[in-house]
Amino acid sequence: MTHLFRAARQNRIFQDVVEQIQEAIIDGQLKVGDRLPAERDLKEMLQTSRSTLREALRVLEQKGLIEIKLGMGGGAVVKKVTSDLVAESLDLLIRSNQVSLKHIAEFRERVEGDVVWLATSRLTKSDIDELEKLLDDSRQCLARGVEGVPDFLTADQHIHQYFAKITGNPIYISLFKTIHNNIRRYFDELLFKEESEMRENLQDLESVVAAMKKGDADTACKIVRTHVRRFNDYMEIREQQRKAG
Amino acid sequence: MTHLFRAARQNRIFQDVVEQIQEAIIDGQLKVGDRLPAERDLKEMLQTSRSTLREALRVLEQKGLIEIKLGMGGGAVVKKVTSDLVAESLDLLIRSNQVSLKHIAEFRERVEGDVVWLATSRLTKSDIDELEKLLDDSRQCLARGVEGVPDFLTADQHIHQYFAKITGNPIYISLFKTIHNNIRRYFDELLFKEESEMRENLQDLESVVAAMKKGDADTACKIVRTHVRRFNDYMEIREQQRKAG
DNA sequence: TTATTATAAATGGTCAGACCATTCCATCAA
DNA sequence: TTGATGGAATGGTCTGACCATTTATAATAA
Repeated sequence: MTHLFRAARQNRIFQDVVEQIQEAIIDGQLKVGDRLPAERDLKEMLQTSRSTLREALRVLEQKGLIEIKLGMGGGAVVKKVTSDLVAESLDLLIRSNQVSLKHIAEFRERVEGDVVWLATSRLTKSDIDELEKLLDDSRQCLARGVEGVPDFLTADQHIHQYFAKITGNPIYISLFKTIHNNIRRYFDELLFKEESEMRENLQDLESVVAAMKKGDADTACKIVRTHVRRFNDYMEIREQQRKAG
Repeated sequence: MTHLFRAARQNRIFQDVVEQIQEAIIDGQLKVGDRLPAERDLKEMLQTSRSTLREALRVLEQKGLIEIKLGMGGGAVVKKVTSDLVAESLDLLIRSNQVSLKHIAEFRERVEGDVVWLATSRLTKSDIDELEKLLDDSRQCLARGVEGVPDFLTADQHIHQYFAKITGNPIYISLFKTIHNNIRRYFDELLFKEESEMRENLQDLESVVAAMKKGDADTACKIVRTHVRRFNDYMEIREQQRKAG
């Protein structure tokens, strides 16, 4: 019954407005794409002032529930809830040093294994085709040498996120999206200074896909964990080198 | 370089205000506990109006960066960034994004295992004491029979969340906080209609803690996964019964 | 007719100034 | 000493105005 995050302060009218609109969205009374009435109309319905209403709209906007456009025909439109806000808040945590690279690395090491384990039993023919295609993209980036590193990292990210997609579980999907978007900056800084590392990375992923195709979930899980751990170690070493000078 | 989440709209003054204050906080120019100037002073410094400033403060508040208190001696105080916002946004995702009980259950089954596996190697003496205390709470609820079910569920939730706390990894901590708060409503509806189920649940947790105390991470992981799976199965059966009539 | 350009209207963004509600604290009285 | 009271600081709300952007429409020129 603990209504998570609900400030107990009832003296703030804009909070009530936020809650009313949020509930309407979550309950489905307001659907994605629906347009809220204009501020001057909405304030009448809610019997409040425009400033108070606007403070509520700012909160809803920040929550990612609505998007506000300017000009005639503009206004507040109900947005599809995405993992963007999760990613943004994680980003805040990381930047204020509450979550370290080490925490993410540790989490990835376990969860990436879980994901390929699950994905293995749900692999379809078209998934295999897509994975092969993504692996091929990686190979082409690798062939371009150091110059191809940024694209290689992107391809790598796509493969990992595709693993999550195969599970069909939106929790894994949004989690991976968040994690990989936040970890990318470290990759850019710390990873793949040598071509051999890229090659090693690609070989790992090829082995994982091969094991998945054979239906060997445990092996796929094991390889991917080792894979993640190895690159976590690389990053840690590089980070220490950087700190040392 | 993709400056994640930054809206490209420069025509909104309150956005600039948000960014200025946020940067000051993240850069450490404003530290946790610092108090921002009063709105009437701050608006002068920023050369803006009070309404615009207040919209910015709403955003910062929603981001979890500041906390605002009423009355004399009140005002905006820089807050320690916590994982609450991650949990809240995840909560929004779950509540709006057609994340089903099945998705949560599947996720739990793997991740709860990961957590106790990690926790085992980090278990301290005081953690053991706390776990024993929590187990004891559960036993007392169990002794009260069906009447004690709500408290039993709460105690169960505390134990699981304490596992996450032991890992010391804020990702697991906020994840568990979110998951357990969201799953609780299903528990209330679907679980523990018979005392034997409560007893079974408690025995599982006692076995897990015992394995953790022995340092046997793999066994603890295995038991907890089985434990989660069993109760997922219970819930699924109950849900189908309910649908059937 | 067609393309371009002005005009008007709708809508969000900003502003100034007032008043209310809450909180803290100093003062005063019992 | 203790309790009550009132004043001051501060956030919360309201009103009404004006600005900036966008779209639709009408007027005008080719």
